[in-house]
Amino acid sequence: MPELPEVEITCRGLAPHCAGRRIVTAVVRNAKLRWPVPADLAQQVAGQAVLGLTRRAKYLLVTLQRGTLILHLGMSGSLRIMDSDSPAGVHDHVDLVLDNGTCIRLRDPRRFGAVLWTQSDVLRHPLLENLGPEPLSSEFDDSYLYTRSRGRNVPIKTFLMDSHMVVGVGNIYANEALFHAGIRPTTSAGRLSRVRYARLAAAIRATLARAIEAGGSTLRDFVNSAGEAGYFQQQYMVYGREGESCRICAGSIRHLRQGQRSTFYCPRCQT
DNA sequence: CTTTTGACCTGACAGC
DNA sequence: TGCTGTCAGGTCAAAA
Repeated sequence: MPELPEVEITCRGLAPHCAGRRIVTAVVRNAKLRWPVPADLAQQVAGQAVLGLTRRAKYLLVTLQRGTLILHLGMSGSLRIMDSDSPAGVHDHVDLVLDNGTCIRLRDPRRFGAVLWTQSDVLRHPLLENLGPEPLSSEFDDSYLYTRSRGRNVPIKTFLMDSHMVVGVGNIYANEALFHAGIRPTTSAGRLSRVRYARLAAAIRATLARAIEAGGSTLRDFVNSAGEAGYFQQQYMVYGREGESCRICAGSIRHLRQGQRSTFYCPRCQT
């Protein structure tokens, strides 16, 4: 489920449920996630007030009094507010139990997600310190992309999905943003002009912002509810539309594989 | 340094 | 029905 917009929506959805709360304990049913969940997680977090909930890239950061929880949803993770005594499903691996009888429950079938704990400056954590800028920040613009891409021969889509270049652009939004920018996903990143990067930066910002808005309206109860209904009903321009007709030129959408990820594009609109 | 490949996991689905 | 193969929203680590 999680590209940047969904992590952002999750963050916004959880925040009011955490505000002013204290963590009573942590329940770890399965510690085998992307990295092992710290064995002493419960002792580390017990009794601490939740001071804030923020997002950096696709990481959710739960600021406690004496450290920070780093949560990642991987490919299949979700976080929901539940009654702490409600029965856990097979893929409900971790609960952060709050002092009002609720918990934040991590469900993650594929277990590519993560729950980590640090007592140091979280932004200096090895997983976070070398990340690129947030795509919705002012730092992310044509000049940034143009400068960082010089000398790079990777396809622009691969370049965009590299979190050390810019965070939060997953496979769906890389495809969609390149369509909106009129750029062929296979183009070498180092050969794109500044003008084309200006169009691309704008397309990325607009695509992500629109998705967050859509998530905000269709997933308002995401954190509390049973599902993510509505999110996928949005109209993609290219993603998953192989062989269907382009919504702009009516040409046939093509599919190819870059790395091990699916790429979709319109050969007429994207040059 | 850059680029490519493999790895981690489960579930859904197509085709036989 | 049941098996096999493929694919899925991420991203690190190792190899080339």
